[in-house]
Amino acid sequence: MTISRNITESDHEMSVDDRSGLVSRELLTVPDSNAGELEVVPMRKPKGAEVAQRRIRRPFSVSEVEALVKAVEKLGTGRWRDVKLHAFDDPKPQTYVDLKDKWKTLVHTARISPQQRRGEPVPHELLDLVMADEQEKDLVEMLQENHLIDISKYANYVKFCPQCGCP
DNA sequence: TTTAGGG
DNA sequence: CCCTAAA
Repeated sequence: MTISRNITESDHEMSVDDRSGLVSRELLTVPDSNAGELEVVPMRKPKGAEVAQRRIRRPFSVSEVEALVKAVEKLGTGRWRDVKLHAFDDPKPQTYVDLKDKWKTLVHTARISPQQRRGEPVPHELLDLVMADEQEKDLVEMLQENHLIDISKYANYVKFCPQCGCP
C-alpha cells in the first residue's frame, strides 16, 4: 500500500515549502453544501501515515553565507523572499524561510565566542557585517521608542534604494 | 503566499 | 529545520 504519494504531475498548488519534490500538504476542498456560516469541518486526521519527511540537514557554505549577508546588507531583514531571489539561484534548496533562520543563527554565532562555534568557521568579516546590521536595527528601534524618529508606517528595518527608492 | 517567531 | 498565526 502506498502511503505517501509522490505527486509529480498533479495540479496541487506548489508551495515554497515543498520538501525537495517530496510534496507535502494537499489542499482539501470542503463540500460547500451549507455555504455561509461558521462550520468546522472534521477534516481527515493525519493518522500515522503521510507524515511529511524532514528535510536533510544542508549546512550553508561560507560562500552562501556571504551571498546571504550581502543580500541582507542591501535589502534588510524584512523581505526574505527578495533576499532569496537576489542571493540564490531559484533552484537552490534553501527557501526564504531557511534564509531567515540562517540569519538568526548567524546573529547568534556572531555573539558567542569563536570557541563555541561549530562547522566550517564563518569569516569574522561576515559576522562583523551581521553584527553591524543588528546594531543598526537596534539603533532604529531605540530611536523610535524615544520618539526621535518615526518610521512606524514602514516595515521594520527595511532599507530603501538610494536611487529608485524601492524598498 | 509571505512575514515573523516560537517550536 | 519545522510549524503556523497573521497579514
